[in-house]
Amino acid sequence: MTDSDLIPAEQAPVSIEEFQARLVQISENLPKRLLQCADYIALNTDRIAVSTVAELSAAAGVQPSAFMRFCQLMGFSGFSEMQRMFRETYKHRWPDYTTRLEKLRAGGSDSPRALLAEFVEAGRASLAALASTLDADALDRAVAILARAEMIHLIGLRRAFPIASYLTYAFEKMEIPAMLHDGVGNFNHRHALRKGDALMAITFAPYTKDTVDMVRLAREAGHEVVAITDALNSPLHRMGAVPLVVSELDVGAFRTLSASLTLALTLAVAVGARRGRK
Amino acid sequence: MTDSDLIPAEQAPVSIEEFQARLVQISENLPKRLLQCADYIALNTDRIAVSTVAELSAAAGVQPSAFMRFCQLMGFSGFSEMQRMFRETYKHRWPDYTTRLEKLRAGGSDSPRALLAEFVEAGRASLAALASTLDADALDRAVAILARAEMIHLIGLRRAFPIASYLTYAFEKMEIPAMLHDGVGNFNHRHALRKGDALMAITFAPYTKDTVDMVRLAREAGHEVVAITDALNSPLHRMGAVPLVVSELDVGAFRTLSASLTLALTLAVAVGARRGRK
DNA sequence: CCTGAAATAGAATAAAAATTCCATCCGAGC
DNA sequence: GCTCGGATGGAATTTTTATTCTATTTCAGG
Repeated sequence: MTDSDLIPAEQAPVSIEEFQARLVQISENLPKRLLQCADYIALNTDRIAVSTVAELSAAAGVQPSAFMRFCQLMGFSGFSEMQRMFRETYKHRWPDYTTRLEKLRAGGSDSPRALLAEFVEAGRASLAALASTLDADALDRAVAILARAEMIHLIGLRRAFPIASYLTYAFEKMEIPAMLHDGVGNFNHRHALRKGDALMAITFAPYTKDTVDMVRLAREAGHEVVAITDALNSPLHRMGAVPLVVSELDVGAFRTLSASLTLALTLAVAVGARRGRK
Repeated sequence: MTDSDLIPAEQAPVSIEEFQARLVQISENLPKRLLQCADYIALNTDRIAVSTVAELSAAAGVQPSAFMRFCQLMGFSGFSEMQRMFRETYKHRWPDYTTRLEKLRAGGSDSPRALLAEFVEAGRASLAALASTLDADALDRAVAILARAEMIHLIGLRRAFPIASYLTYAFEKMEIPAMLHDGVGNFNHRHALRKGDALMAITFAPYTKDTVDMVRLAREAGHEVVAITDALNSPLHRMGAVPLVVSELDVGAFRTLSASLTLALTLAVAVGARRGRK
């Protein structure tokens, strides 16, 4: 016999799938305490990333040392190595944009095809994050505000302009009264806000001054404001706007706007549906 | 004076909502390094649960001690207490995103949340299709044309306008000469196309007449034209434009534009890279 | 009921992390 | 330009956590 059947010195799992396969494999023939570890982990895999050995072993009803032996049987050098795998997996769901940027620079990013792949991946990740993190309450409130507004005023400048203009298009198609404050001719239509009107503002860091000003004026005049923005501490929050936060991954200095645009369109269509139903 | 205005000794946030509120509140008046912490955390709240002080502070670009002071300003006794809050709430986020989407779809199809799930799914599918079906040759030719153009003229009306305007923004940021033909005032700038200029046109079915006309005129005058469009039989093909075909799934009467916008941005960045390298 | 091999508990130790402290820096107000 | 107070960086210290070691227990097979 070459290697032990029970404790093969293989390499550690590198993905959750491999981890689970290994767990099933070793569970077949395990002494009492180690089986307790395996059973607990099978049901609470998610706690690994955020717990200490002491916590997990106590929860599984074993001593820390037993838990360490379990980690080693799983193929890791110890608990820390096992935990690292889960923490890194967790990171992939909310990827760190600086890491990503470095990866882009390092990899052969100069072919347009590779660049496209990067942007597509960033867009897909952003969309996934949007679906799982958006505050449903805030979304409902935003829909309610815009659905009862006499007219919807829209502002979004520079990077946010495509979003504001697409919303304008969508509202027009649905025959909802809307007005885009696009700054053409540097006319300022702020006095166009009338009683019963609402403002929808879109702005990302660094927040464009004109947009922030417009929101302040609207709030001071007592109008309700819905904001699409990219961080919790954007200045619009302080002014009492209903905030819809969408964080978009960037690739290099640019963002695809996929998530922001999707959120905006959702809002528009939901508002259209709500108005139509009346 | 009773308490400092800046550092009120209140109690620590006990939920993510309170945490976010507190973050917004203290962000108003913060010295440089602490603001860096606040900004980083606002965009990366999720990493708190699985990172160490050293990791977070490095990512935020500050010293660990600065990060500690940030935690204390947030109302916690230190980082550990803050992290504990996130670790305890962590389990709610574990179900992965596909499961989550299915659940959302199941419950109430006309809630804004369900609508968002629909659009997100459509966007992700469109992006995947884009990455796998786009003609890499055509993309390369398009990049070459735009990279050698003296000036890039952009046209995209109605639904395509957000894309044209985002391209304009991107080119401006990269200091590439570009001109958006947006139809303001119904002026027609077709004579602005000069020798060595190229045209980038974006249009989807039903093809907007003004866009098609502009492409025809440009081709007749001998200019190279790149087109982003949605089908192989679009009128732009017959006129000898280099076609980039992107098909976007629609949800009801609307499309998210995620794929089109991603393609457009890829093109812009690739052109920027090509020009810079010269 | 011995015996020996495997398993285990708990204490001891090593490693890593959080937290504090203090010298230095910077910038507002004189 | 000077002074003062808050802000900062970095090292020192404390605390927590992971890991190892070893005496004791368990239990299968005789």
